Amino acid sequence: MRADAQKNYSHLLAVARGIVTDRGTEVSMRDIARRADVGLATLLRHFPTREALFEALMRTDLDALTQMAGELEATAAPAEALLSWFTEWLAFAQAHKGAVTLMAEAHTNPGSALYASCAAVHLASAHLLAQAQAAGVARHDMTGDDLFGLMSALGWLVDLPSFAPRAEHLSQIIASAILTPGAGAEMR
Amino acid sequence: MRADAQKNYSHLLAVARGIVTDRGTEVSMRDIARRADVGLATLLRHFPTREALFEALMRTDLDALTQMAGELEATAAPAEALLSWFTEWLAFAQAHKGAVTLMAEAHTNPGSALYASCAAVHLASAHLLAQAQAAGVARHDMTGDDLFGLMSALGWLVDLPSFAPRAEHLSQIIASAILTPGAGAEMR
DNA sequence: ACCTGAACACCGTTCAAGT
DNA sequence: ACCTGAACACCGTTCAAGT
Repeated sequence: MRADAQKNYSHLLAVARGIVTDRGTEVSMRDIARRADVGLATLLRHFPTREALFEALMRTDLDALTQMAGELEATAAPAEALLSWFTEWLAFAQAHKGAVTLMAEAHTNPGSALYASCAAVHLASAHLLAQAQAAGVARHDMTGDDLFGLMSALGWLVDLPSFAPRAEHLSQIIASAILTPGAGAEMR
Repeated sequence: MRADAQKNYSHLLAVARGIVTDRGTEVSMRDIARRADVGLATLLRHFPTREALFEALMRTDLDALTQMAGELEATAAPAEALLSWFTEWLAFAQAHKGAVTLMAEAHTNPGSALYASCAAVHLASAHLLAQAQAAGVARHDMTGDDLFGLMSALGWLVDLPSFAPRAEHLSQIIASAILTPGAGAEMR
């Protein structure tokens, strides 16, 4: 990348981060370009779509999130790992309002800039679920898809200001539906 | 209302119903007006906002839904009433794609055309939950708000084509989190 | 009373022309 | 290589002018 392009790229990302933080996720691409003192076409040249921009904005946190899944899988007990994973996911969702909606729409669309991230989260979740199921602490009539769905639904919900305060509690309710009550005790 | 206005109103509603059914919930007001061979301003005179239009489109089904809650409360056992309520809600959500998102956004906004409907669903849900809690078949650490939240999250989720096939199953998972396992047995 | 075209201030997409 | 103004086809809002 040419030096001026590199500079534009970083500048746009920084401006976008700032403007999204204090004006929300719905800002128009035009506004971001305007704030960055750059033509709209320039912004779109670096980030051809809104998803591409958000993917770049969240990449660091997304990587940290999926890496955390691996650590939990390796170090924590299966049930605790799943619970902690819910907490991590929720923290991510609350740090990036609107991200869950974008991801839920992108997760079946391989052309989306967010597709790979969705797949990574999906895969990490499925692993943690499988581990919990193998240990007999999670219900067996559930797939990784179901888990990703419930996580998405929860993430969407806590984006609504009226439900944000109940986030932790709602998360526990859903988690309790997944984890079987008696640790190690099979349910049928 | 003048005769010509009444006729326009019915015509617009019919056209909107048709176009929403086969082109989805995201159609523009302009497209609806166009299809109805009417000026955009005329459409907006009858339905000043998109929410007002959808409220009119769903009014019949919404009334039927909340009425059903009353019947379930009166006739079914508390746990079964809550389960049936979930089923009814899900059927409504699937019959009106996009409705849940509109309702979730409207439910704290008294100015919204959908506010009253949200309040009715919320109230009906809270009654069924309270009844189940009094009978000792639903967890006590939950409010009507929580239930409405979980219902909204579920309704949003099954609007996504990839999750629609799992709707019934996902609904059961969430329901199982609310209903306590041993009927009549208190949990603490 | 009710309807409507037109002006308005937006939006994201595209591309020919500039450096 | 990279940038950008301008044209484009949209969107919902508003209102003066028509019937």
